[in-house]
Amino acid sequence: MRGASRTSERLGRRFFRRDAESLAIALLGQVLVRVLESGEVMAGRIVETEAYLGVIDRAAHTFGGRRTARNESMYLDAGHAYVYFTYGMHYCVNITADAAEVPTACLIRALEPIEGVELMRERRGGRADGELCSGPAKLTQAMNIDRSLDGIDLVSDPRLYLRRGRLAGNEEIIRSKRIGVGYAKDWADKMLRFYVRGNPHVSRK
DNA sequence: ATGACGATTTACT
DNA sequence: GTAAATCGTCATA
Repeated sequence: MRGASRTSERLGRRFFRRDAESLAIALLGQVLVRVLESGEVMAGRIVETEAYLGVIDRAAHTFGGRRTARNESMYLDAGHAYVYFTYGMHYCVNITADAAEVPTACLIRALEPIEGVELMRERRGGRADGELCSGPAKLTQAMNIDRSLDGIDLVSDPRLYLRRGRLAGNEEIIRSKRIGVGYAKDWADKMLRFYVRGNPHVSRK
């Protein structure tokens, strides 16, 4: 099937092939879909993202061209998952931008749960709706995303992908400084975080 | 081999 | 508001 109108359109390579800042904005309103081994499905609308601009970006794991076993998937073509482990207990998921060998990506910081909400709640210890996916490590816990999904192709992998969605007409995108990158000196203040104004699932006011 | 440090969350004062 | 939890990763030696 090909064409613009389909009720459940999976996003293809062309959607991801742009710079990280543009992609971070374009991702707002798209739907992240997780399919478990059991066949159970969870999905959430992306309402908060951050752009990481690669070798020039002091806040990025690939600053200065650093390339290690951990961040290797940031060097993959646009539309792949970069999942990293941090603080000894949390996973965060990014989507690669640009092209192969250009290590830029967008961190998914918050989702508005729309499918499989009870499954998410189980994984999140029975917390209230607003606490299920309102943070980068909360959403990975809710959706059972860990390093086993690092490096997978979101264009073709059955376990994780993006479905076309959109922002409502009255929804507005706000730009701010990124969270938790105080160590990045001059790059700490860059306005590379984007979120839907007033959405209750955004990680912070 | 070692030590310092997180692209965070949660609980507590 | 402050602090603990908790360990893989990376730079340094």
